[in-house]
Amino acid sequence: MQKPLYQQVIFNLEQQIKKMEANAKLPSERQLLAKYGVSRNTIRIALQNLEERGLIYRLHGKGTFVSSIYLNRPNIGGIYSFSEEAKKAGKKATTKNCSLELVQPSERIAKQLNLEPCQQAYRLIRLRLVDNQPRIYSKTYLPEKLFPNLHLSDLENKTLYGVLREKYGQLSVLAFEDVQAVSLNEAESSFLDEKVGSPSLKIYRKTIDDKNLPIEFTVSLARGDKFIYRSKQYNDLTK
Amino acid sequence: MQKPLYQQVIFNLEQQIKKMEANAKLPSERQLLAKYGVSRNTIRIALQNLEERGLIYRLHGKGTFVSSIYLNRPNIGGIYSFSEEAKKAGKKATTKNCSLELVQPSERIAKQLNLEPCQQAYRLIRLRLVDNQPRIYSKTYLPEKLFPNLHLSDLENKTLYGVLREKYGQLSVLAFEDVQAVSLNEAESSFLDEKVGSPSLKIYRKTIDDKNLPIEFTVSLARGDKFIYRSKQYNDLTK
DNA sequence: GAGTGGTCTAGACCACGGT
DNA sequence: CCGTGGTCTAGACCACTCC
Repeated sequence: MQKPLYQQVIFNLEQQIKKMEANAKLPSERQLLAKYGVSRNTIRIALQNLEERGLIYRLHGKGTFVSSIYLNRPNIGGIYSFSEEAKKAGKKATTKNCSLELVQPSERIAKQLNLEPCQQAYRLIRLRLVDNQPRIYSKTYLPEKLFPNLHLSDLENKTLYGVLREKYGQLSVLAFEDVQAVSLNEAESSFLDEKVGSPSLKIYRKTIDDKNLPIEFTVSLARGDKFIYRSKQYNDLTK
Repeated sequence: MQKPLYQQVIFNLEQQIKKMEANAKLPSERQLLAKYGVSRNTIRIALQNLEERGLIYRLHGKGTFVSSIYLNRPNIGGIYSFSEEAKKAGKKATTKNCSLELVQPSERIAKQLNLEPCQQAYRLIRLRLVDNQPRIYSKTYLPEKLFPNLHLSDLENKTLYGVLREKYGQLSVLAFEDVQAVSLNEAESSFLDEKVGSPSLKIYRKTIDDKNLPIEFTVSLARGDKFIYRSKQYNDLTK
């Protein structure tokens, strides 16, 4: 199956952009559609995607320009876009599903998932790699009552969210993420192939569904030197 | 001058959606284009806007539905929830404006702010404290051409964004924040009253206005043991 | 006036979900 | 099978910026 044209354009433009100077001018939309042999609409969909993600900015009557914030970064993107971002950077992102077990979660985890004291949860341990180097080590807790009969084999070549949606009809809408700076202890440093004491990001994520009920809680640890957490903040103009 | 058609559609649909039940189905795109007498492209631009803002979600082959969490994305995440969060915890948050100087920014900063080599910027150094303990040390760069005659006295008992809006009519719309884990060097550790080598969060923030032009760039350093960066992530239901 | 991005049309075919 | 959203085309005119 062929990827959509606009994604190919995004992929190609993104690589061009990375080689360019900040605030450099991109070819005009008409030049791009001639170059790629697609319609202007397709070009604009691609540019809009790049704009949303902060790689470019557009000025009416002037042109399209390279945004400065993405340059010179070891890795980019929040934790969700992890694999996509890596792919677009021409690197190979893989996810290793290390284990999936039914466990009795700690009180803290149980609270996050609205679990009664006796209820169990699946604990999924994953390692994300870029070009076979470990980047993120994560533990995900999923309430058993929501996802009965979950197996490691379900996750092969699929995203976790894809499985939750397709096998269980569960849609996640919103996630809260807390990010903290920590020093790696000995166990953690071995998972990430880093030195003990290295700074790293600890990311706590709680995902809720469309009824505001928690469906997942994840604690991730990401190498400080190779991972940057990125977010967009929409300002409230009334304040 | 008439507003664009897609904005009228957004406005109208938004009012309908607010009257609807959560997870209710909206008319299909073909029905909507007949109703509004516009092309499907225009309908899709409107729906995409509503989707981005979390009012609706779309499912391939099924339809478009009302999201149960109607959120207009206030800036509750990120570094700027700092003082509010502290207040809720019953603590006293203060901001100390240490200095405001007109400087020749480094090449890196100038790029972020789209400045020509000769153009200057104000550098505002601030320290955020909770119960008189330092938490965040930040350097904010503001283009002089946008904010002439800025003085430290302008900032007394006012937020920076309040001053930019009231004195200069400058509205910020969107900010990108990159968060990285680092170890404190000697100078940094003295500002934050912490040990050298302690893990801390380095936060790069770039704020842009409604024309996608940068109006502010800030580099902040926050104590890893006392500060948590919080953000909301809206999931893409199609993935 | 020439070139840019912004908006818009009226079609088309594809991929997916359910009957 | 049909209806849904997803992708795509080949045009058009408008609004803005700069010369």
